[in-house]
Amino acid sequence: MVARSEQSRQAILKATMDLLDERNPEALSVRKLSIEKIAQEAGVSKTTIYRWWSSKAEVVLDTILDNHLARTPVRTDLPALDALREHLASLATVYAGWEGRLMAQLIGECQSDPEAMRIFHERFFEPRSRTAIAIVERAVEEGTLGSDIDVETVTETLYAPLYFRLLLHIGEIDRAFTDALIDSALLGIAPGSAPAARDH
Amino acid sequence: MVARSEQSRQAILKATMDLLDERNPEALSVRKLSIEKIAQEAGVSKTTIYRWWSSKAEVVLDTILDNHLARTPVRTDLPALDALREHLASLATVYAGWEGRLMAQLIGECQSDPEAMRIFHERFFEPRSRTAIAIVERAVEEGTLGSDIDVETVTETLYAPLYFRLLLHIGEIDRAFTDALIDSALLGIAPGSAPAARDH
Amino acid sequence: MVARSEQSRQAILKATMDLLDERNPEALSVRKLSIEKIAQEAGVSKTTIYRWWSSKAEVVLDTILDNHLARTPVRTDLPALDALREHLASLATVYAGWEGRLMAQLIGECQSDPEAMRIFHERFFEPRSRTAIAIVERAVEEGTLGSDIDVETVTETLYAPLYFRLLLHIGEIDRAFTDALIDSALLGIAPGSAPAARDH
Amino acid sequence: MVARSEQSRQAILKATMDLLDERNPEALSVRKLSIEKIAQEAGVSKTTIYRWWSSKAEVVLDTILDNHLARTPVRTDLPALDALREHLASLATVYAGWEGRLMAQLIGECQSDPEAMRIFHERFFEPRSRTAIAIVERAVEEGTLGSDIDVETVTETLYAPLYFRLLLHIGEIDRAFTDALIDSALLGIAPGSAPAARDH
DNA sequence: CGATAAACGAGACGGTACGTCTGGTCTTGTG
DNA sequence: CACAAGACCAGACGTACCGTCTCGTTTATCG
Repeated sequence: MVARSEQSRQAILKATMDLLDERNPEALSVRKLSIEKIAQEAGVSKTTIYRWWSSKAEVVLDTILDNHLARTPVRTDLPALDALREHLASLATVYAGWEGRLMAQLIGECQSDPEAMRIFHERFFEPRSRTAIAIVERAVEEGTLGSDIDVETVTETLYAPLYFRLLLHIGEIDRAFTDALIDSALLGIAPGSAPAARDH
Repeated sequence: MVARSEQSRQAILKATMDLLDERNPEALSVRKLSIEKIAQEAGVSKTTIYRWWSSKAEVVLDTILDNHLARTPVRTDLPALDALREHLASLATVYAGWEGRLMAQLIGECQSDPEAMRIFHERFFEPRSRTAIAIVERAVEEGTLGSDIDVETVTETLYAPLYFRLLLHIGEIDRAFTDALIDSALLGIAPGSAPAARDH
Repeated sequence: MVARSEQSRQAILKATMDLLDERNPEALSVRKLSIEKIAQEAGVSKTTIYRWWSSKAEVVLDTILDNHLARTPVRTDLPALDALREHLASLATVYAGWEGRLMAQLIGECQSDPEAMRIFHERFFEPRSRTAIAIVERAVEEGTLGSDIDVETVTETLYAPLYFRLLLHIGEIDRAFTDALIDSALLGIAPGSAPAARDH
Repeated sequence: MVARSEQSRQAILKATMDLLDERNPEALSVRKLSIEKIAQEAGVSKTTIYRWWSSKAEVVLDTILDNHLARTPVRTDLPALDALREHLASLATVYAGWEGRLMAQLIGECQSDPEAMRIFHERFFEPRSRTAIAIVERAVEEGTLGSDIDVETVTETLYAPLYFRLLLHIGEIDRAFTDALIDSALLGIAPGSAPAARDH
């Protein structure tokens, strides 16, 4: 009879983001964030949070994902290979900062919370994956990638190193890195494959 | 003056492994594992655990890593490219089972525990990384990989998809997958980098 | 908004009393009593105890005092000197048993817990002291005690030996003792203050 | 074969006193004092303390009592009633300060440690009690106290209020108080007993 | 327009685990 | 062989959150 309070929902998401935002001097890790603190910060009762989300991880998912997807769009106004390059670069830019650390922590939390992992897939991985595969397919159609490649494996191979660095805390995450990934993949690593591919 | 009790140390590591081992019907996730339970299972006091480890994550690191490294050795009796292929395949085999889930949870925990991440690097990532880079270098020397490749990037590119699948819970982790990774990398993805370019 | 659970309160006080009651074969001293055990025995969480009491001593105070005051009332239906005699005798009776040992332990605990001592004064000593002084005043009014005595000092002098025996674990605590106290005080100890001086 | 180290014994007693002495800014209550801290302060191992004493209370007893008895001697160069008055006054002086608080805490500890209480009796209460009774007996012999008094009860009555104030944290502990005790006891409290006794 | 039912804040509750502290015992050299 | 050093088991401490559960108290339709 009484509709869900949009005001509470917003307050909860905002409180969560504020508590996680590293620009806030008292920011918390996802681990140290608690439903109790969110409720307090949002001026909302715990009951209200539990009514609409079933765990901390899900609140964090809701808080982070829409924002993240909006910030790393795929461009449709460019040739596919360039769009791919731009997309990887934009991901690198975002992941290099505090949102990257957040995403890493979120994926970390999902490792021991199957329901959160399910939502992560549904809300993040699957749409993103479809989008990425679509660009690679378009690049094949445009003739800038070989027609005999296994699109899904190649897509995975291009994005994986980004998440590898993000989750294993190695090296830089920047455009130089993502560009190198694409270039390296284009050439292949077999001896002699380079020169041939290179001149055209 | 009084030496550390090796007996206690072993009991703690064994208890931790038993509590995490999914073949045990009452197994726990890394998240639900607690210092308290380890102490109880090991017949040891909490003090003794805290004396030698500073967090649950570090106990788990100690428990898992040595065992894992021992189970996924790099073969030196094979040509480098074959050794690489075998190593990726052995990783896939291990990561496909409960030890993979454990490793994923462990990396997950490290996301919000910088000290644990530091130890993970020191104990796992860096030795492993050096070993992997060494095989790739050997393959270059043996002439089975191109001499102009960026060894470090290529190595990362070969291993990353394995961890991507492990941590994002996508697809199968098996030899078919790791073999495909190597084959795909060898060929490259540019149009025309196909068989013709490869042979001679 | 949610009222305190009277049920929990009662369960905690009862559990405390049960654990301290020497008729219980596994009874504990106040020292060995712990919040943890009370919580367990009462089927209540530690949080609930800490929510309403700030230390073990305060729980014990709450448990003992009301009961004790109820068991050693001052009679108003007797002449004041007789009421005083009866009150001392009833204290002796109670203090001779396990409740006496409890009271002694409680006072013992308060020696190193100023807040508990403050509560002991507020809840026990001050009301009791006022009551006792009032009887002595009434006895003066009734003419059974001298009109020139210092009421407060005399009251203290009459009750002190009871606590002396209780706390220093000396001698018997019984009616013979308390009657002797009153008789001795009545007579005085100066030579010649004997019967001759008293009558007329 | 190796004799008890008198040096260790002294170091332990001194450390205990230092840790309890309120003139030391970091002084501890008897409760917060621990064998561990004494060992540390004395530069001695816990084992050594446990070898010679069986609890914290006993160490404290050893530390305090000799000193205390030496500081509150009974004078033999005065008429007994004056010696009694002086003794009570000297006790009041000592008990008014930090040694009083210590003694109170010590007696408090003994409430839940029968062995400590036994030692307290043996080392403190019994000798002290015999001494006190002896003065009162001497006063009777000298004719300054009535010959018909019950010496033990009277002695107890005179000293009890001091300990009452000490242990219940009431009122002042000073010479005015102890003098009032003796005067009040001398006169008695029965109506009319005062005038008769007073003039002679 | 007043009834009513959901959503809400507040927060008490039984729990689990935390990381710290002490107590008292046991072990291993050293002098 | 007394001792120091200190590791060890045991278990209580007080705190933080968990997720559940009343409680009134809004508040927004719907009869």
